[in-house]
Amino acid sequence: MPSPESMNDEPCPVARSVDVIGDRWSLLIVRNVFDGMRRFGDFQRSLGVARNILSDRLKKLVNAEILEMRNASDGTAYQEYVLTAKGESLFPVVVALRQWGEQHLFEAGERHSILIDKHTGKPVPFMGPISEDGTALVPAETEVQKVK
Amino acid sequence: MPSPESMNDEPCPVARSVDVIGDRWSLLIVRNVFDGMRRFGDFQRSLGVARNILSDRLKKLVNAEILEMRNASDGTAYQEYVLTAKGESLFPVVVALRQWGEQHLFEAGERHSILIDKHTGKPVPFMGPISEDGTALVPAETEVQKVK
DNA sequence: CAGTATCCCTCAAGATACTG
DNA sequence: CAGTATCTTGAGGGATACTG
Repeated sequence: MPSPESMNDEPCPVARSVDVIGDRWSLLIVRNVFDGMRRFGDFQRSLGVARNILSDRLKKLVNAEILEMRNASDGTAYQEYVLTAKGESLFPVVVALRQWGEQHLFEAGERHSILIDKHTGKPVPFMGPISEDGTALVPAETEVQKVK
Repeated sequence: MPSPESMNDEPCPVARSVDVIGDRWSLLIVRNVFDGMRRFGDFQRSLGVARNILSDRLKKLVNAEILEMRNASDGTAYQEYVLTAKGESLFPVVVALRQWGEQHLFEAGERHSILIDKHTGKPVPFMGPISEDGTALVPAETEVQKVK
């Protein structure tokens, strides 16, 4: 791209959105947060992304006010990432992409799951989606049915 | 990316979708086709993208069966690009991105339009969305209202 | 554990000239 | 007009070592 902020003056909403979340990793991080994932190491293992890239994307997502950091809910002194209201409103985007992919990018009967540990190759145990304020989110699968 | 096809074996539908249309230009091309744009030169002027990149993206979109080529509807001997059924089913994705962008990426009262000629800076005259089989598509703006 | 700091390399993207 | 061919650049991304 010519300049880092090149799309920010684009008059098209789609173009601006693509500029913010239209890279290889951002939306996948957001998707994982929707599925209850909150910590750096979990993102890293699940996505198989390099640590520096992950660090950079998380910063950009926080900067774009899609994610925000807060103290970990368990005892540890570490931080965790949660969706802001702006981030949660990306839900329809993720659902639309998921639906399109399911319908057009999979063979009949092919298995599709979401959270896989890139090292062990095993599914990551489901953590249960939790919203920023602690209330439960509707699981993605359920929402897919509803939208359809 | 490690290999060109790296995401094709991803078990997550969102990941595969992002791999197909998650670059800077593909979705913007598709958006323009939804708005009735069909020709190479129009894409080029509207998006300001380099010709070789545009050529490459159009090929990939045709290859992914999102667009297909057909003889131009006017007298000319040239081709034009139209959406396949698979391509048209990307509509919810484009709408979701547009809505999110409108709500979160624009100042109050800021003007947002879609088709701008990157050289003249003037809006491209609206061409009227036409589907693959010649029937009219619901304009994006209308759909936004309905979905909301 | 959650990052930061380096180094390196590939590829996406732009510019431009050329062709049918 | 609708591309193709060629060259160059810089950002995106990976690997790895290091730090609080």
